[in-house]
Amino acid sequence: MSKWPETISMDAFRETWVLEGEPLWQRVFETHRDKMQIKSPQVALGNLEKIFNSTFRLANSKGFQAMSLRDLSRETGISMGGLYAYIGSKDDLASAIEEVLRKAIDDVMSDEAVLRLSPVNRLKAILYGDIFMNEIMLPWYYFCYLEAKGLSREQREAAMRMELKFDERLLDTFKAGVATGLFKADRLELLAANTTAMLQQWYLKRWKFGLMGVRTEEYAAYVFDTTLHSLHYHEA
Amino acid sequence: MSKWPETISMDAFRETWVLEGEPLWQRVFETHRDKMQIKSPQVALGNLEKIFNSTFRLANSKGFQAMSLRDLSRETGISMGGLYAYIGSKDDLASAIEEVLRKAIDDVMSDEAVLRLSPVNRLKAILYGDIFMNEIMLPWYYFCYLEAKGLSREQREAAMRMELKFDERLLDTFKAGVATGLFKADRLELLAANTTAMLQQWYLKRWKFGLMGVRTEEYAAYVFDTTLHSLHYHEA
DNA sequence: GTCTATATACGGATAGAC
DNA sequence: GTCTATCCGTATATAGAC
Repeated sequence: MSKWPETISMDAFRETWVLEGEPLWQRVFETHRDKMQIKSPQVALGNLEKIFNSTFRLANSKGFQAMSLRDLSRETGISMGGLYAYIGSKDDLASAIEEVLRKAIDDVMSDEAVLRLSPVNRLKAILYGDIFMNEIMLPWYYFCYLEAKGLSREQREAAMRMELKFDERLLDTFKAGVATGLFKADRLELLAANTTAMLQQWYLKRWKFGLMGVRTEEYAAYVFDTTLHSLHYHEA
Repeated sequence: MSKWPETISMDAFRETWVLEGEPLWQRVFETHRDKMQIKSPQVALGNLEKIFNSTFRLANSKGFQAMSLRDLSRETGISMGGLYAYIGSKDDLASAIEEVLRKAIDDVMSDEAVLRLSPVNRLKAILYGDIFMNEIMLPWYYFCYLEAKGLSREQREAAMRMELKFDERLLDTFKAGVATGLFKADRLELLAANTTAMLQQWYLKRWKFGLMGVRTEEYAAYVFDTTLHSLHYHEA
């Protein structure tokens, strides 16, 4: 019983995993509960949304360290004292962002249904899935990438482990294809690393893709085709 | 009269452009002169080296914003007052780093000799040259990429323009090859963007290449081969 | 040219009223 | 549950001695 949709499309992905809107803030509420003084979800959800989104805006323009909690207070319309009912400290806020994203990625990645797909379809599911997720949770990815140095050592290492795990996932898929004679390439490890890099571009170089007028599914298709080509794959 | 060496190797590149050691700190001294109270290069060069290298170390571990000038004072062994004889302000320091790197890149990129090479050799010169430069000035690149948000709007925009210019440079090379029938590919613009991304990995993902045991020239060769393959190039 | 000592402000965090 | 007022440490930056 896979959670993976039959058709690989942005809409199907959205419906399957539900990583935005109220369910997202529910997730945040759950993971962040112990750091908050607020008990009622009714009250909390809206304010969490304001706090996290404002943090993304401010961190994006001046950086998280440079952003003061007074800035955040102004941007959210919540007083300094009010903010502290939702966060234990400024560092906790950054920490929570990393934690929420990591859990979300873990959820999607631990779905083992993709492993039962043929190498080509598995590759497609992984690449498209990752780009759709980048698209939906863009500010979370962007924050975690660029503010990584502000996180604790444990969290930085967790992020690196996640990336290596993702590379491994790609590598295994490549190898599965090589084993059945579908794919052929040397330096598979480097190919995996650079495929990951291409995917990360989708949130890191948004300004460039904006200028070029490239859309999400178009980019996913490009990455997929390019990777297949590097694997010397030719459709039967 | 090109400055480009006949043989494309790390050593040849090093000798040609001289972007490290005393000549580098000379460059820093020149560009940064107006912000400093110190007149004598004799005295300044050594201290500039200490200040910039310590800044890279500290910014690399905790981020530039999070690093205090007291940290920098401790790390360099220069007193607070002493530091201010070398920098106008903390922001000036970040600004100077961006400026020095941008000028260095400009120097190397404005060498028009590569334009006279055949498409394949030109591509090789650009890719290898960029990676060698990333290798030599690694901390400068890394700093400018990850601390970009702390720079002025002008500097951020200059950095984006530089990247677009580099993409253009690749794109022109691809097109030259297509025109002569050597290369064949669609989505050349995306290919250029992702080639740039692959190159940037060399300073962004040093930890990963370290784990994998990949060396500079090996990576350059990989990027070159991969790009040629994407361009459907086959040696005669 | 380099240091110590200090001015000044701003940031994170909390107490306590409502 | 949210606000205002305030504490206190630390940061940038400078003045002035040596």
